[in-house]
Amino acid sequence: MSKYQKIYDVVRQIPYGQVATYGQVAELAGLPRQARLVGYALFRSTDNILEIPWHRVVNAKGEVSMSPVREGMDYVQRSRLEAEGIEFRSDRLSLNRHRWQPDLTQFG
DNA sequence: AGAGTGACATATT
DNA sequence: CAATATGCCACTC
Repeated sequence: MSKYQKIYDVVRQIPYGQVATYGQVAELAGLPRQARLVGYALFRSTDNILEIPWHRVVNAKGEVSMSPVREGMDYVQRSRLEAEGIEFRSDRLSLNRHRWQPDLTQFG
């Protein structure tokens, strides 16, 4: 049982072609205002990483968060999103069109 | 133990 | 719109 299981559980539910923000995931995981923790959890994720659609998590501006520590995974993330039919315009996607609207009854 | 850091968010200027 | 400030908290020296 990983410490960040709740975060992974939320990310796992983001549907194909849709995205969630770090803050949104934190909120749904019961960790309000801890967006940074979500980024850290995905960065540190280990075995289950293959089952987790980590590429569907973007920042509040609708951008892929770039960082050298990702060792190119940020570019992979953008490719994966484009492969799901999401268009980027000046390094940004439309949250209005693609943001995941979860069924809140299954959360808190 | 305490300072620095980071796949972030929000408010302010 | 961009830059800055502040809040946040696990983790690493």
